[in-house]
Amino acid sequence: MPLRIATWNVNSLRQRIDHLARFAKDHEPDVICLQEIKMTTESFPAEALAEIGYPHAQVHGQKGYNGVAIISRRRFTKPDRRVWCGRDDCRHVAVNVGGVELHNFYVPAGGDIPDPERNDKFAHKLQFLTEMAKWARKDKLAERKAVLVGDLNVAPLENDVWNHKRLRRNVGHTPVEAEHMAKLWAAGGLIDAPRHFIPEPEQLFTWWGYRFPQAFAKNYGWRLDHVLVTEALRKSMKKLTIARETRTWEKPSDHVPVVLDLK
DNA sequence: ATGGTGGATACTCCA
Repeated sequence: MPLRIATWNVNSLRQRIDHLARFAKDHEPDVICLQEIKMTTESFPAEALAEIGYPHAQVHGQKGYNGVAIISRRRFTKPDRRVWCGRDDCRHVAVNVGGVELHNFYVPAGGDIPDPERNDKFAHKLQFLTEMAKWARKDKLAERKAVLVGDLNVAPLENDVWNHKRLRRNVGHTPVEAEHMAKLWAAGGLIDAPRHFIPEPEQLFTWWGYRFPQAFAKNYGWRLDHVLVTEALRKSMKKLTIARETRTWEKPSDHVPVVLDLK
């Protein structure tokens, strides 16, 4: 049975519920992994999401910041969540669905200064990525049919940003972050699904910032949102879509969905 | 070197 998985940082589910409905209608994912819902688990709009075809939800939310959820057309099992870096700040949720173990992450953005000595947020981000890699290795993720998605807040490859030379000292694209990402891939036996379909040097972006109003028009993008699969799923990957059109809708999220088809 | 915009919150933090 095919399984279509989407990941999307909606930057407030309350603000993006109509966009989510439109995206779901256009792309028909079986499962959607959401990040930055920015609401409590109690205020999650489960009924509205059931109405647009997603009656099953696993939510890990809090007031104001962060928050993740997995919504699904299909029933799932083994709902799970983990606390990372000793903080329960709602950055991970997992389920088993359609024969795969699905993990949804929101990695800390890391602040502005790419120095863990001067910037606690950057230290937190590196620690979070390190913990993910340790978990993937210890839990033997590589031996299972697993999919890891989410806003990992790292653009690891040269063509994952609009200008590598200019941005390699910027948080999100520094060599140390790329190394942490590579360690995660190795620890989990993970394949970079979008790059399986669209290898470098083609540019691949999922995020265009708000701060420069022309960012999308000029394609000043970054690839911060990831879909990773274990080796057992390599041959199951059928199609990869980056739903760029959502960034042109009125009052968009700064991130666009990434969609993977598994057979 | 700096500032730009958006979302949640409550006179400011985070991205």
